[in-house]
Amino acid sequence: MQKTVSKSFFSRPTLEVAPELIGKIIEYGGCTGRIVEVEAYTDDPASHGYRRTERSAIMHDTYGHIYVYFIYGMYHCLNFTTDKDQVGAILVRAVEPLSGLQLMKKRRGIDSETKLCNGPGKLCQAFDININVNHSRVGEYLRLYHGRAEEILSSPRIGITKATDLHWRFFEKDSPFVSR
DNA sequence: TACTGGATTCACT
DNA sequence: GTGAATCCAGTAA
Repeated sequence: MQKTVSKSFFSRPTLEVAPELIGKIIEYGGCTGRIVEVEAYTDDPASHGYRRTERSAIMHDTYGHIYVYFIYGMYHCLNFTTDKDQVGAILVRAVEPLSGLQLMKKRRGIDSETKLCNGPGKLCQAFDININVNHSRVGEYLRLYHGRAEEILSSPRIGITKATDLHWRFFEKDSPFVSR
């Protein structure tokens, strides 16, 4: 595999880190996958970090850590905390499966490779990511590698859309593995 | 202590 | 396009 992503990678401003996460390789639960879509949350009303609570404190206090929360009574969402000076986190919205496909298919109960991880809840189900990894450091249980990020960044392959007034989605253009 | 609604997904129309 | 599934953090009282 490639070089491990260091903690200092996440120390920078959230909007700077987010597009660079595209192309990084996640390894967890016996599976690997390439990040193809993320959503950047900073100090805006749509973010958990807008108000400091027991749950969102990790967004204020850490960077390079994992923030997992449970939503709609059925799904988990995977975030990386960012920015040593500000509130911030980046939601991983979609991943391109690379290895452990059979395991993912079994966990998801489907056979389509493009639909395996094309949504925040779906990828957590495929990788078996749950509240147990919440608060752990990146690299502790869930590993992150640089993969081919540089090649992607140097090409016009990253799309940006405004999710709300104050946070953005970054995705790999033309990837069949992005959400929706 | 009780209530409300969500950074979602899927089946169904 | 609409609605159900299903839990718990956050908030109000």
